[in-house]
Amino acid sequence: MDNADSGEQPAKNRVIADMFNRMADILEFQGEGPFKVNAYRKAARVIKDLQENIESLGQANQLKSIPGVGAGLAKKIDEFLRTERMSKYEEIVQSVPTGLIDLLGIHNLGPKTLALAHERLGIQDLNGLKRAIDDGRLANLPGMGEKKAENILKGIELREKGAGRIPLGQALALVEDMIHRLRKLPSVGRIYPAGSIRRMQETVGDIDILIETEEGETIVKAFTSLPQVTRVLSSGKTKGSVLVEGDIQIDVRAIDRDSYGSALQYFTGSQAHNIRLRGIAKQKGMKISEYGIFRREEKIGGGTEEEIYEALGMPWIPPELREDRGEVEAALEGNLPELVDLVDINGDLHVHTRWSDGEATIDEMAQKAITLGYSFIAICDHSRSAAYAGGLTHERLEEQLDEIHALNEGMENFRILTGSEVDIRSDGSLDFPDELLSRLDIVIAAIHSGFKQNVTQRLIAAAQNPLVTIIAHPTGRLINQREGYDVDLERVMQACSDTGTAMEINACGERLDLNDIHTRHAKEAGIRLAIGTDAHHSEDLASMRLGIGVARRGWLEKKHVMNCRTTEELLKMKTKGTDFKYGDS
DNA sequence: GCCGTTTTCGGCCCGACTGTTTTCAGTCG
Repeated sequence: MDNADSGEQPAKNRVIADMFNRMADILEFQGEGPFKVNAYRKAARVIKDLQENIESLGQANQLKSIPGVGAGLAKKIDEFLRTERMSKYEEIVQSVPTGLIDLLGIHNLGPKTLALAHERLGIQDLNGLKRAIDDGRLANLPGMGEKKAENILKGIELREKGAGRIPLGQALALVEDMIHRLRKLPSVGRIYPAGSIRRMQETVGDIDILIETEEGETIVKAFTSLPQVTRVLSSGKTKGSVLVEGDIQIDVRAIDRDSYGSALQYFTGSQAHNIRLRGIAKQKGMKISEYGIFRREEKIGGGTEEEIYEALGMPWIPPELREDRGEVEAALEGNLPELVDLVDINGDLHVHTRWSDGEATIDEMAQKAITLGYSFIAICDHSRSAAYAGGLTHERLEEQLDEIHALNEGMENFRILTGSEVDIRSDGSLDFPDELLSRLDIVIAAIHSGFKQNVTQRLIAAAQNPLVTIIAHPTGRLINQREGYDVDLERVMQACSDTGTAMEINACGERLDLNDIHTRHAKEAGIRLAIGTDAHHSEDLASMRLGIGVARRGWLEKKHVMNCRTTEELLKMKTKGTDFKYGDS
């Protein structure tokens, strides 16, 4: 199950979404029509993305207000919320062998083929499938053949290798290197990554690069011959597909000038967003494809993305919003947010140095920040409980403060803010006394141990401390590595909202915590957000752009983000609750 | 199964590619 995209939602939302997805898979396998199957999938997606706890909606009799949930699904959800069971789900799941439906995730093996293999050959699970490929029985089925069986085998191998989604930061580095090389080729015009990478999704499956060119075949050939390529999957006139180190797939598409915008729009997705746009186009008697937007047979746009959106009567929608999470409605109503941008960022609110487990000096971090155009940086080394990270003792922190004050003496138009990433101990108390914390510019409270011990209460206690500015990485998850803390995030958000405590978007590539959906939820709860790279090296300051990606996917504007304030405004915010509202500045 | 300033019934995004076929089904993005 791929939950990496959204992190931990309210538990029941996720459970119900998973159940509906499972039901969709089984119904599809059983030959149910595509529209019913899609209805289940759509409802699952919307419920997974939902801001509210579905239990609250159920209690308020509001289930049918969820887009994609009608009378039928509402009844099933309601049954589950009341009884912890869903009779239709149980009925459907019991009608197929356990293990069979999991095979649907295999590339090149769809529901029709799986049904055929199950009925004719009695395939029940992965081992049975492998045997049927080995001894040729699968290839002998009607409509099958050697090639198809071989492709399914390749799909199995890929899955067993665990070639999964890679973190956004890694994908960005890879794609930028690629684009840098491809740009040097002759007859290359516009060149952009599309797909989830352009939407700044936290993990990326395969990478799409779109090149505007009249020389498709030459470009594709040059691409598939690059030194990084470990295997060429396909190479044609308009599309080349390769694997690079780590079995990461990169596709290049050569596009005509007149279709570049529609191709970029199409391949950027998301699929759900595109389906919405096509539905609207259809209502207006138009048609959208990767080649353009058409009224009857006449092409009315496609050179740029703006032409597509304009033809549909809406402004261009930033890629980070294209998830069908309300952006189409907002665009039609003229209510799109003015998203925060990297150029709005005045500084970094969470960095480490050699004083604890970082690798650079305070001055090196500051100098790097200055080259990024920042006007401040907050030094937040670990506190003493984080012994594994060389956490500072009371005395060491005092010494560090002296060094920062001295460095600030020599700075013009730049301020090194004093701070600490202070541990929240297992009893909910902080690692430094209030007297010391009160002398810092920024106090970030964080949990680094006891992930299952009263986490919710401890985070709430930290938020209630008037000296705590920011709650660091509030869920504690590590992408593809570790589930988050055992935490009731809704209650923590309530506490942050009540006390004027900010929540962090930790921009470190393996965290991105809060994630996009939590971020949007926090914004709507009136909570201020702080982006911190958690940098341990001066190079790490660059991951601010990942944090900006999360912020934009969370619909944040400049006013929601502490990093967009001036140094003076930030220092005033030390006293919580006084200038808390977004409007003030 | 959902949904409605073209519909309470009849729609529901669109095209490419592959491999199997001899006109098309299945899968993918």
